[in-house]
Amino acid sequence: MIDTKEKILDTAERLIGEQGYAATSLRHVIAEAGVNLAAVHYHFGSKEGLLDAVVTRKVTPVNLTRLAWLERVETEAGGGPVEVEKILESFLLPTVEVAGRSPDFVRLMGQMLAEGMMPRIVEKHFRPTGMRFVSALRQALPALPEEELLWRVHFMVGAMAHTMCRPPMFPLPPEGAADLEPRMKLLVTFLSAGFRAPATAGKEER
Amino acid sequence: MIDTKEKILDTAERLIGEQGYAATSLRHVIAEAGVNLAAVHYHFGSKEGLLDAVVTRKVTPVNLTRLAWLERVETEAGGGPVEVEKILESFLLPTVEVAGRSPDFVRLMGQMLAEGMMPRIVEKHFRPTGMRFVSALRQALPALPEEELLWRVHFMVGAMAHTMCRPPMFPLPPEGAADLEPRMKLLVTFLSAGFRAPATAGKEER
DNA sequence: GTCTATACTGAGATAGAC
DNA sequence: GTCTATCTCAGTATAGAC
Repeated sequence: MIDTKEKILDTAERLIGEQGYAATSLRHVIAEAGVNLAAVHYHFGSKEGLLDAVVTRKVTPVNLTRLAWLERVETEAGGGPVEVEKILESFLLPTVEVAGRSPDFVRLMGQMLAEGMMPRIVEKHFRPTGMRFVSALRQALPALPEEELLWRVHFMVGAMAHTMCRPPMFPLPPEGAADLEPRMKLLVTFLSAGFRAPATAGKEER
Repeated sequence: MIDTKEKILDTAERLIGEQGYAATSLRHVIAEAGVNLAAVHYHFGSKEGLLDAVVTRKVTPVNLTRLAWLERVETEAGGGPVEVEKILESFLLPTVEVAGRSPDFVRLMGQMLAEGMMPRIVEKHFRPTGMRFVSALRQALPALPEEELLWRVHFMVGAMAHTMCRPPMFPLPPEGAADLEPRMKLLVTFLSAGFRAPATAGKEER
């Protein structure tokens, strides 16, 4: 079969999304895909290589959407400062479109960030786009010390990852947990206020 | 040896803190502790049971400190509303004391929350204390709809977990990444502003 | 270049002797 | 309570068929 590779990718994406990376064995993947175990290592080198391929296929369009969205709001601002909300929406809401098609993959993206899982893969797919958004936030919040800005980005990543992949710990009305979009909008509200908070006092004397 | 159990616990706590739970094999633990593999299963039932025991030993005092601190600030407020900052400090800063003694364990606590790792263990150790803090926040923010409050707590947990266990993704001055305390103070600033943000508009028509 | 069959190492778990 | 031996299943590596 010519598309052994595609079958492995499709099956792996589904199973990893459903069960998580660690809990998904290659043997389970190959059984459902109807291929041989060694084919995985031939095409992807290792289990981690397979994950990388799965992620690349899906996360690339998300990042492109993020950047396009950011450029649009920057253009609309006409060279002036861009609202923090707009920047965060550009970063957070593109995942929502993907969620409609493959909710499992959103969980996988969240997992990759939340778990220390494959730091190299996360760096590769997240850092370049992330740096671009850091620049935008730096311009939007010129009064905030650089170090505190970077920590706030770190906090944002944590909150986002957790929101994308973990069920809420406290009981919520059944409709509340269903869709990603309303959740992400609450997150934008929350994070925007956090980013706009005055710098923490007494930081310098550390 | 009578304290086989203690030796296993001490060694497991150290190794899991250093390397993470998944990366730490029982065989590595028993080799360093100088005990037999079956002893682990005799005393703790499973690898997960061992983790539970490790966590219980350390997280219980942290939660007690959290609750004591919260009660103190509530008393100081004399029945009136407690400031959001004070509530968040009561929740976040007790981990700092632990970090001074065993920084590895702070990373482990963060990992437990960040990774879907052992949801039962997380629930057991986190929910009861968490519920108490949700009540305090509900009183401090009476105008905020219940559902949005609970999501904000979810965001907080994500940001906190990520902050406790992940190295910053963007380059920071070397002193910046060292201590937990200044990081947690920045986090309190950020989260307090997020919690005090007005409710997201247009939520109801969902 | 692609893929199959098979073997290797190390993981967690368990039964039963002592 | 403790230890030996063993079981199952994971990811990985390689030899060779096509």
